[in-house]
Amino acid sequence: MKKIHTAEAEPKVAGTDTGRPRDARATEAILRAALSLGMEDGFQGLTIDGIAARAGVGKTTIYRRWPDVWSVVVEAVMAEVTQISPVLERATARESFTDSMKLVAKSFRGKTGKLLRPLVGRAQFDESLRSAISERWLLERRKSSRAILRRAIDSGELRADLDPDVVLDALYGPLYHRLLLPYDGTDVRLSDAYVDSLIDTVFCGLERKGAAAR
Amino acid sequence: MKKIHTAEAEPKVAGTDTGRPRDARATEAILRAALSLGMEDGFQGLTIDGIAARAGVGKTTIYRRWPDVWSVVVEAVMAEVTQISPVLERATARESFTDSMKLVAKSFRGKTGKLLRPLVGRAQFDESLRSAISERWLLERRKSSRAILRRAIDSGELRADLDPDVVLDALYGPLYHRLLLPYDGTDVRLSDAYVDSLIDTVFCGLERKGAAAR
Amino acid sequence: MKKIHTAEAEPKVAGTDTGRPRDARATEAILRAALSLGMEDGFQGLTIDGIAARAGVGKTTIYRRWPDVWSVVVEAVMAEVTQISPVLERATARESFTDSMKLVAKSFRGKTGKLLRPLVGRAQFDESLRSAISERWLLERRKSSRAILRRAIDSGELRADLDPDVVLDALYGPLYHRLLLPYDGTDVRLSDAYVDSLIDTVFCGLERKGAAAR
Amino acid sequence: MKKIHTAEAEPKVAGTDTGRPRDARATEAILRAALSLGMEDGFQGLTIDGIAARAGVGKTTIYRRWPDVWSVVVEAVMAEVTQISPVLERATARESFTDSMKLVAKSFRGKTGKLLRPLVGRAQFDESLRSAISERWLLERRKSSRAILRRAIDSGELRADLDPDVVLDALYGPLYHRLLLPYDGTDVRLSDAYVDSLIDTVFCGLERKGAAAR
DNA sequence: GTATAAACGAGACGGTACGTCAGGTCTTTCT
DNA sequence: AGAAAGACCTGACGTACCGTCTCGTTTATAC
Repeated sequence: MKKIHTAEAEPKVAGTDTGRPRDARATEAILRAALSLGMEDGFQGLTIDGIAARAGVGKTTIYRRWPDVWSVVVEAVMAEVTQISPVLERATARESFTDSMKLVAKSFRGKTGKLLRPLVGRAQFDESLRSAISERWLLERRKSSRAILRRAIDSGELRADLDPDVVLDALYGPLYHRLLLPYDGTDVRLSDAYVDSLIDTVFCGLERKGAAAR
Repeated sequence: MKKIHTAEAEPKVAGTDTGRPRDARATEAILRAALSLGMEDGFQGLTIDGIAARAGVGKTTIYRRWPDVWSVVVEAVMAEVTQISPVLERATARESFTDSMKLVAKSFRGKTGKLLRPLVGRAQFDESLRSAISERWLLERRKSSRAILRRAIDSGELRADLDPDVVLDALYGPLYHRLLLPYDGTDVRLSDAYVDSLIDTVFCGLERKGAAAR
Repeated sequence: MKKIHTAEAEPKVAGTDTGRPRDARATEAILRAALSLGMEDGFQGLTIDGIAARAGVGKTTIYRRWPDVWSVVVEAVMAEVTQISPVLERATARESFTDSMKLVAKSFRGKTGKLLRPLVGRAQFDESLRSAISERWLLERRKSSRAILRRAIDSGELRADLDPDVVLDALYGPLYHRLLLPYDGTDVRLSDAYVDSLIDTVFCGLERKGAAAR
Repeated sequence: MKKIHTAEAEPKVAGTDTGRPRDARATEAILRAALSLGMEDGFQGLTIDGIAARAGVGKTTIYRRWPDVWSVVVEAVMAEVTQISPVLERATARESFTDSMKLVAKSFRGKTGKLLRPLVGRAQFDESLRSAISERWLLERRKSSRAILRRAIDSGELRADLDPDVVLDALYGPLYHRLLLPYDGTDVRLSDAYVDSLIDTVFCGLERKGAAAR
């Protein structure tokens, strides 16, 4: 399958070290240009010509590193996005998720949201982009989050019969939902209060206590 | 703001009834062509030229009805998608959501998923498309679902302090999450079992009963 | 074999009369632009981009009419060149050729020379161009010239055992030779005096009269 | 004026003898590559990249020796072409030219024609190439041929009032004409019979003997 | 023998033009 | 007056070479 790939990943022939080496300054300039143009005019309007012009670089220099615009964008965006919102660990799972999700919510409200949305958008018809996002963004976070869940189950804080992925879907799914598909005209907010409400709803469940005990 | 609009919406000059009337067969042929081409080659590859050719129609005939390709797609897709998965009402909220969400999951697994995904994707950088989806798809469903929730709270089945939108996010968010961003290579399934597990998780909550009581 | 072709020659599908017709003004603008750019910067430096820009025309409009730059040039140049130097008929063959060849020499000294040289140059590695020149320029002239020769032989002015093409080669060959391959630094002139000298040399022959009579 | 120059002509700084000397094998390989690529695909399609690849040589190694592709070609071709057809001397001018021109005609029919044509073609818009051909090819031959003519005039074989260059144009011009601009579809032949006919025509003149005597 | 110097292969660099394709508009003729 | 056809200008695409520029290596003379 076609794969989104990193700039240095494929120097044409794998084990070559002859010839002039790639110019790291050019690589940076391209990524910077892609990012700034994308933020200004929207990523869907990005063109190789435009990036090359802004970066002060020939088109070939871009094509030598990436096969198309979106591979550039993925690299540029991912470099910005990753580790903006790390998964935090607190005493309890509830606290851990509250803090981590507030971080995510905040980043979605800001630059990260602006960067991630067009990427996820494009990913709906670009399979390689889809897996790039999954690998570089989602799976990374899932791994840490699953560990937190596991510990919370072991410690007795959480029910033992939970499927970690279902839990994480229930917690983070709403955030992605609101990022991508706000369902009313007034931009649906991803506020800290929303995270609190969400955490409370999912951790405590929907059913009335009395009913649950019945 | 620019708006996605329907074919018949604007007969160029509002109150005209002279001249040759629009050919309904052409309209249908265009929508059919758009849909079939999109299913075959992916919607991102759709071109006005292509649709016109497939429909056996001049480009102008398309431009007379819609301002651009994506307006055509929205109309074509929405006609297919709407009322494929109605919101069902059962005795309890839990049963209602279980059945409704299984219907949604099923449609996501099939044609509807294939049609909805590129639309949502494109919506990430097309504001008018975004609101078209929200109005024609999401809000419709929210309305019915909120009513179910309200009744379940009144009947005592559910906690009284719930925010309906937060609840609906927690239930449906995961479905959209998995539709749009499967987080592992093996296509994450939207199976009926998944819906069951999700319902159980959210309805009962994450916390251990003893802990919750503490 | 690939063929240099005229603008109107192939309207894509032969018998079509629907659709917007080709714009004759565009065709003229392109030819004019090609000619003026060629005269200014040399024909070898002509680019489709440049012609399109100068003509105020899209590249496609050019490609719709001709397959490449040189087909444009042939058409532009030939329209200029043909009938600049018609084959003249005088009382005797000697007078006819003297006048005709002076006309050719003059045109070679001027614009026609400037236009024809790059064409002939390019023709050395473009077979279709070569035959285009032959058909539209050389054969045309040969036909009239052969007729003159034939009449002169019949009238007794010229030897009966001559091969017309060899004669025409001997007369015109030197002109082309000097046009294309001047053999000393000081630009070899194609003066009227040169034509007179050439005519005298070829008509009278090289051998001394006494020797010839011997 | 820019000048076509030989490989060894300019070792960058004249009087240097330190450093690694130019590799003669590389020079040969380049010329061989240029020639073989040119014969295969046509000289107009020659690229520095291609020659370098075929010769197994870096592009710099070429640029160190010649300023551009055509300088390479001139050197490669001239080395092949020169002294393929020397000017022969026989008892009479007529015999000398008959034999010399048959040699030229033969070489034009073969490899030399194939090599010379693109060179002459390119020379129509490359002034330095034009003078290179004139100096290395034409002038050389003129010198010897003029001497033959002079002797023939002195000996009384030829008319005394002839302009040698006009005579040579009349004799060789037709050969170049047919090499460069064959005027009918069936490749106009430069056969030995053609040379005989040409010699006869030009030496004896066009006019009927009676008419000439009148 | 160890500097110094230049040539070597490889290949990246900023560019220019290519020929194609799609966009959205305009201009025909036909119905 | 709408429809079908297709020409119009615009501008991006991805490719091929250009001629220049590093690289690290090799091969000579000079000290």
